[in-house]
Amino acid sequence: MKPAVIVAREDASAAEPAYVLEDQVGHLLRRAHQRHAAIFQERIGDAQLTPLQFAALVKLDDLGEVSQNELGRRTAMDAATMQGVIKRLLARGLIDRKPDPEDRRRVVLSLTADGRALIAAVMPNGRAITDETLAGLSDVERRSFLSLLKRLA
Amino acid sequence: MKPAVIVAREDASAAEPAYVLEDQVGHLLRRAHQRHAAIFQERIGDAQLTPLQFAALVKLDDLGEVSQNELGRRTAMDAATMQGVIKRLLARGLIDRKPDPEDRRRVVLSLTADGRALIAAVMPNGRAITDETLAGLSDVERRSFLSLLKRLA
DNA sequence: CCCCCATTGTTTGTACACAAACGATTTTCG
DNA sequence: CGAAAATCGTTTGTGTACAAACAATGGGGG
Repeated sequence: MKPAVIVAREDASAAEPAYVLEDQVGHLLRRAHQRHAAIFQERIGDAQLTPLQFAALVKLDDLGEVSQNELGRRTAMDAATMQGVIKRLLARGLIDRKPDPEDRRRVVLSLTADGRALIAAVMPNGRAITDETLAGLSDVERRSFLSLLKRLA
Repeated sequence: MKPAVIVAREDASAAEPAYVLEDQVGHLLRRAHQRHAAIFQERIGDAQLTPLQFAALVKLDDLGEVSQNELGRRTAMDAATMQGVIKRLLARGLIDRKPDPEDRRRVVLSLTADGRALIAAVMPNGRAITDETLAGLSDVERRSFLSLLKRLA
């Protein structure tokens, strides 16, 4: 036992409590996100598909046709980040691109048949990933956590 | 009003509930992490200092001297990622590097005087960042959220 | 003692993530 | 109407993030 050391670490008389990296929201958010990304990669069932590409496909499936910037806003992606994501989805033939006749600045994106087939095939895996990420929490805890997390995001 | 559409979206008789991107843990974790990163950049008080660099300095301040891999484990950073972080901290003269005489594979890292001064100066900002990230949650909610988040990470 | 295996640090390649600056268009408002 | 402002998509540069392969060193078992 080392009471002196233990007391020193969180001394109630100290002006400020210790800054413990492991207790900071930012660090914990980063680690939780890392873990989720690892689970995603392992379980999504398509080695090339990343979380952002999956998110773009899901939203495109919801919305049908959207412009690139609009899709970026719906999936919380930067316009510059979107460039790379779109480029890779195009290269795999999962999405289509055509100019918007009504606004010549815009490009309209949509799923190809392959894109629709892929998203239908991996959607169940997406649910499983969410589930495994939350494994260790009870149903009540999950709801509580998600509700709080949503208020932070 | 479009009741048919609303019902279709979350039809109780459907085999599976809709996969709503905005409700998925992964997406929410990513967005919360993004928001935290933005707050960090705005408030840390040193335009060049990133969250990972800050974390490395904090841990180095805690531990005194550590090897590069060890520091990576303590801050949840990949060995390859560590390369870049260490390189930039060295370039700014915030840390020192020397070979470990007892194990010639290893490199021992430690803070320089500048590094110690910087970490002391920005530590209060680190606390403020944690606080602002959690703004919107009550004290009870914060404790609950952090405890659940820790179990996911 | 020596070979196998683990660990340490490095490099390369791919994929986010965002700031900043850009040209082309569209919208807004004076 | 016409100039200023906003939006759209793109490029460049910096910084995570990790897999995979690598050389060098260290440790342990046969």
